[in-house]
Amino acid sequence: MTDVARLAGVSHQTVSRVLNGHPNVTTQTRLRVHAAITELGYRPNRAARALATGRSQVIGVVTQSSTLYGPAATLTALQQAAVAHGYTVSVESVRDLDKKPITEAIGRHLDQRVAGLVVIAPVESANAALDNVPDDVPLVTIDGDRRRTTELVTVDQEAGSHAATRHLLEAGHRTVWHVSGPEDWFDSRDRIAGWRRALAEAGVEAPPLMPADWSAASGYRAGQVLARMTDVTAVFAANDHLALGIMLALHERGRRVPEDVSVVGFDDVPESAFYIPPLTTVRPDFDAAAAASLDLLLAQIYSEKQRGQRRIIPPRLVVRRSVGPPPG
Amino acid sequence: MTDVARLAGVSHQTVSRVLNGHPNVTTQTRLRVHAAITELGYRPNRAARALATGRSQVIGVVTQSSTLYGPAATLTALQQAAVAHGYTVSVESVRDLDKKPITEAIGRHLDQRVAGLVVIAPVESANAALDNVPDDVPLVTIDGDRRRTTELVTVDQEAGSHAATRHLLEAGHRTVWHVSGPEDWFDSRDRIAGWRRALAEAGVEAPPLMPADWSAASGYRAGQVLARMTDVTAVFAANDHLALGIMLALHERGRRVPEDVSVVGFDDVPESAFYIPPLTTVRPDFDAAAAASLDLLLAQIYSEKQRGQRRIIPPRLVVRRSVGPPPG
DNA sequence: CCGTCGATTGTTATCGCTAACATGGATGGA
DNA sequence: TCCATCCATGTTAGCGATAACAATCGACGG
Repeated sequence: MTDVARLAGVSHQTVSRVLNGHPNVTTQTRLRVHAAITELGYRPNRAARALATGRSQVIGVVTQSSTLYGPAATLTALQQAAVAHGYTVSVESVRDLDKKPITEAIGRHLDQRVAGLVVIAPVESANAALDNVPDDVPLVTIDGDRRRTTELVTVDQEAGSHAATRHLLEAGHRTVWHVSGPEDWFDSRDRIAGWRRALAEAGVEAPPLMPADWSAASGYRAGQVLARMTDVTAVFAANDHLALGIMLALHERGRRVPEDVSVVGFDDVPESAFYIPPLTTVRPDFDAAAAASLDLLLAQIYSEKQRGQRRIIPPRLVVRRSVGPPPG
Repeated sequence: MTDVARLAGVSHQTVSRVLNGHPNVTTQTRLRVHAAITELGYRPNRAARALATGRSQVIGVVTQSSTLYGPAATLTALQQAAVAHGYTVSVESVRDLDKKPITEAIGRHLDQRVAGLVVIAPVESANAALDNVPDDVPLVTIDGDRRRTTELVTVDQEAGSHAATRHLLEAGHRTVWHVSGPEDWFDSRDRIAGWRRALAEAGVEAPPLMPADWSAASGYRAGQVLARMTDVTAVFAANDHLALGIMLALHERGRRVPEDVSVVGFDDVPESAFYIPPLTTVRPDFDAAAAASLDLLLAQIYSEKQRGQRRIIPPRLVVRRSVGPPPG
């Protein structure tokens, strides 16, 4: 930086001003400084800036280290959005969504003086860790606890789930079974709620819930049970991978989809269009969620403080071939 | 830090020494400093440390922002491994693997004074960007160009592909068709090479190559062609998603898997065990690859300079139900 | 024609840490 | 007993940027 200043014939402070777009700099000097910068190939040292300002141009993200499609898709979308705003993303992924590891991950971010935090906190315990974040650190949670007052972004699980269930009912099915995600996930609860509401609106009683985790394996197990019950004609799975497992179990028992049983998923993973049969599902807009998160975060960073804002992203039903009228 | 020093009754430099595990500190003072640290809840400022040492405790990773399973799995594995060694991971993901965006991503990492770089560079153009990395920055590439002299980690694509093809031949098939990944990917080329070698060893001529990208959609298109040719009895797909698309196309044409056509994939994505039918595939060990990468990187960081090292991770064939004897 | 003000630029201190050198006391061999 | 040596610790000087304040200059109103 000193070199740049010397070459441009100004003080290092003026260089700093140019770099940060301060108003009171002559166009002429600005140009000279820029010329010097390109000539020397100068790049500012972010560590020094972070030290001087007490804040880096890094956004810290905490997420679960899994190959779950939702979090992974959100993460890459976030990264894209951040770069577009001149920020860099640092990721801390935790194996378990318990309070302790998340607190530690947040701590590591704080040590780096991140400009803001995005925490993907889809279960209660993850949210508990948020209490330790100092008030002056911008924070957005994705899929977090709606009862909290932190800025929150989430897909409208309830609406998506309602649409999926209604789609099955409208196809003529008397009722719809639901294979749900783990009960400590907010997503699961909301999807259950949407399913229940759709059934209630249609005046039918909800069949017993089939709890599972998000994996195809657990879907398969649930599917084995469902396949045995010949009065089951419609199943709404809490995500596409569950639906995949369910469809395999049904197939193995000789129950055809959609002729005998209709199935709907959630997430619209890219492969679901090529399942056998191609899966009707609900597509959350992860890009929109990421963009909204960054919006809320940047608003806080630039200190337009409005706490408790939330953005709910509406999902969309994608109709494919796994739904048909009930048999008979 | 000054506060800690005061409370412990020592100089700030001694605190620094304790923090960095320097040898010449009395156990007694060390304990007093640690006590002061816990009492004050002190956490060192990483930005300051990075400024003073010229190097941060951050490992920069460059990868493609996609939901491709391989890179995503590698990334989370890397993150885990890094944390275990006291490092943090900063991710720059690029939409395209062209030289320019990757160069920029590397530049952003360099601005942050990362301790080392891991670049997932599965195509030629990505490798070209590596020339701009200064010599004193530790660098490891994953799936990179084998002709380069940088430290390199990769899964043994060729061996995996050879095993897959051989598995099909041993089941009795006269020949094996291959639906490959994009031709500019090293992975694709190696997988093609392994397939060719297995066929050559069996003394059969290789059928024409069916090129595709990595998506299920392109697999489906290739599958539509294959399904039309009744003499095709065995297909090796360059990844599981391609295999999924192929199997859907075969199914739609009434060709059963594995009775009429046998199919093998590559990657062992978690869902492949629940495809219809469950897919025989090759499982690369992403955790091992990540661990190896970090090993090589840390070796460079601690300046045991050995350039040009490479680690080739052997994959494993996972046998499921998508392979059977040829019909008739 | 002078004082005041705003625009532009320079000077100095500081962020929190580590590196390099300085210091002072205990140790041990001659 | 004395001096060289080593160990434990303290002191000082940066790392490369920004912040706060100071200085210079021209313009403008009275």
